[in-house]
Amino acid sequence: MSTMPPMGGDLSRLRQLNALTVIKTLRGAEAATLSALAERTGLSRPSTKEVIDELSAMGWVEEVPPAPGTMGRPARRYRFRADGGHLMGIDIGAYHIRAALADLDGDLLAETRRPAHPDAPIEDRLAAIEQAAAACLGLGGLTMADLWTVAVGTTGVVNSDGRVILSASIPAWRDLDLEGLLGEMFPCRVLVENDSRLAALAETRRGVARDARDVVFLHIGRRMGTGLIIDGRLHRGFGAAAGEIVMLPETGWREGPEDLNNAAVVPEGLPPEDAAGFTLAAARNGDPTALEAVERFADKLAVGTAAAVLLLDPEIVVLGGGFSRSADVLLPPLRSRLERVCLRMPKLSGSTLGDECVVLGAIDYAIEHLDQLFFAPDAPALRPPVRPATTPARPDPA
Amino acid sequence: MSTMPPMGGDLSRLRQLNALTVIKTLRGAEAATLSALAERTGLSRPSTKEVIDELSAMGWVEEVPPAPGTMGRPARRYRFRADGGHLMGIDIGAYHIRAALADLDGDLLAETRRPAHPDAPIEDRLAAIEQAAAACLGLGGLTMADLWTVAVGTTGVVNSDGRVILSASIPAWRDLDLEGLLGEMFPCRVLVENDSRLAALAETRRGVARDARDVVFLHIGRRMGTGLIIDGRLHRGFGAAAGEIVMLPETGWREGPEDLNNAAVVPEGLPPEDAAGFTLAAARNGDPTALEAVERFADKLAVGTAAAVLLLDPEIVVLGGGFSRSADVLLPPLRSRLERVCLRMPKLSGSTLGDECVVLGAIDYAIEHLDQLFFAPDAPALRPPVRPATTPARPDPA
DNA sequence: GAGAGTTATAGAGGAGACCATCATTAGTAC
DNA sequence: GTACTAATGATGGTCTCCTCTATAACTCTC
Repeated sequence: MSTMPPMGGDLSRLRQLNALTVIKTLRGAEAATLSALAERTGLSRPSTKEVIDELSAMGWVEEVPPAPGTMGRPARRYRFRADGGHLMGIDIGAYHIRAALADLDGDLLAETRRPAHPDAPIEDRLAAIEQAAAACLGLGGLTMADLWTVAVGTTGVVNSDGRVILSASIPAWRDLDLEGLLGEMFPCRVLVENDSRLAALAETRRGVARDARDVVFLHIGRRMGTGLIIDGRLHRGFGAAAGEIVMLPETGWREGPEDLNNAAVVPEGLPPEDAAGFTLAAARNGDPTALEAVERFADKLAVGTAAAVLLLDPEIVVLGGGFSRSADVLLPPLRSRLERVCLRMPKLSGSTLGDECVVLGAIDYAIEHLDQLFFAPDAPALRPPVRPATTPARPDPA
Repeated sequence: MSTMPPMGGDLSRLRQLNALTVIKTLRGAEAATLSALAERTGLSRPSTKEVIDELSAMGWVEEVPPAPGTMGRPARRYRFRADGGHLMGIDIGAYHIRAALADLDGDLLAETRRPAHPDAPIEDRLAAIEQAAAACLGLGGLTMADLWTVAVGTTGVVNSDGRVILSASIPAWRDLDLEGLLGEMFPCRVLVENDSRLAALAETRRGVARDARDVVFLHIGRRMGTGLIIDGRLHRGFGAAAGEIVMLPETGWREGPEDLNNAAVVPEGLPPEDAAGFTLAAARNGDPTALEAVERFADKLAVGTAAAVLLLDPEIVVLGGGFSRSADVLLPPLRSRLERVCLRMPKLSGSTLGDECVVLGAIDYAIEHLDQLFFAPDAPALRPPVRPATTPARPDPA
């Protein structure tokens, strides 16, 4: 109860709140007429008009041609200018870099990939990131100067300052000030987050868990991780270390993937990154050895999942990550195990966003950040759409 | 994004918001002068005055004599009328019923206890509840009609409708519409919640976890349970089944207390409810057998706790429940185990509220409910302080 | 193709809520 | 008893919202 967010205030504050309501109503939805807006916001028509005029003058809103073929005088239509700003999401994996460019609605404008190697030195990975970002901007016909925010998802434990503490799959990613390094690459605010958390966000914003308030996202693949959405918000925890149930020995999650990688069905020369996929495919075809491996894996998977479900009682559990392509194989054994211990069974689904999960989540994360900056009820004042200043004033690197 | 809470609106809406800010500023704090209020709310003096007059007329606020001994003209002082309404918290345990009466500030006016027996039939327990409540009202010089809300904490799994699904320690508490039954006893809204959750709330509102945003509360005693505070709010989960990590076999929490109850040090004739306390006391005095039992118990305790800590990364873990009187014995072994697996160690403390934890939490829960009803930004309008109508219109029982 | 019907726009007048300012009042300090 | 201090109470101005009415633009029907 230290300092409250002053909800009320001035007359101008009322106008600000109303402008915010109008913007929020306009976002996501397609172009809307004045009357529709007035009804949805609860404001009177004249007031709505005045607010819209103000927003148009600022550049947040633009008029679009009226819809033809309607009775009566055609209504002017307005829509949120999603192209007022741009943001980028980047997924830094062990074997790939992925970048995507989006507008303020979160709609993708361009997307690029670069291969990577887990053991590549830091400089190489950073160079690949820069290339992917530049290519992506090129595809979208934009430059660095157009970027408002860059959100980055990466493997590993990321603390609240955007520092990567350690990463099991990228050895070089260890006690690394990634946010600082990327802050020198991009002329805007850079946010760094754990990739599982961003994937969880994407699934709740536009994936299979859309509109769920409590979501447990399981990243299952070469490494295991979880992302939690609680009460509709990404849960980071006090030290931004939430979701690291992998560390609990009793779950067996650290060795878990080995059950699939080292299954007897896997042929000799197969590259290690394809081993688990092979086992899962074999299990789908009924191979008994593969099925046994899957059962062993599911045993472990179920322990950590049950812990999360029993603690949080989520509406839905989403299976994501590389192995989620085989969700059809994994879900039934997981479900039967959970049913044995869970008080209330949550919904259980495979990810629908697949490989794009993390970039999309990064974009959603960037949008959330910008929303907070511009459109939160406790934001300073409604500014015209210009790129927000980067928080840490950074002099030219010598 | 279905329907938004319209944050802005009318001029009267602005007044409502400002009145709410003033009330929130006044709550908790002692009597304040107009200038102090104006400064803290950000409103001008004249406006603050007008709001205060309105609130006084409604009965939410009252004037108190000015503070003497001050320079200049003495300022009029106002305070929130905590005695405008009353609420009751009830703790239904296996061996006891506890009731407490409080004002709108959550300050206790009276408190009573009644013994109970785990195997008592439902009617007996309900009768004991009624007695405890009546006695409590008598002590406070109030009647049923003065009660605005009654919040009840009970052992067992409680669903969102206030129905007790099952309780390990009260066999008769099984598929029981407790909220409905108590709704016939009290002429006001009755809320039923799991007792561990309420204890967690009390510790966050007025206990050792005050002001922490993410809290894991461990109820350790004859039965085990957890209560989670996430982002400052009580986490219930989609089906109100959150916190039931006891159900996970890998934690060993169900059998956990037996380690202490059946320790070899416990003398023959000791009543079973005192056994664990004896073992813990013996361990404090260095008895090796008792210490070994404590270690075994801590092994189990640590598994479930680590699961919660790794998943949620709370700021603090609070040990409550019957065994928490021996927190000094339990904390060190628990801490050393957690340090082995946790990425970031949370603070670790014993409960400071002790036996009163659940009643206090119930009162805090009731206050939260009333705040939502009266003082939330999206509440319908600022009403004068009268008891809110009971939601389910209930005819006289025939 | 003109008139009726429909729906949106534009503008004026009024009410409510906030703020700034100033003279007044009720105490303390010397 | 006078000077100083700090809060009170009242006045006028500004801003934002609402209601209401006249006007404009387009479709449908005859």
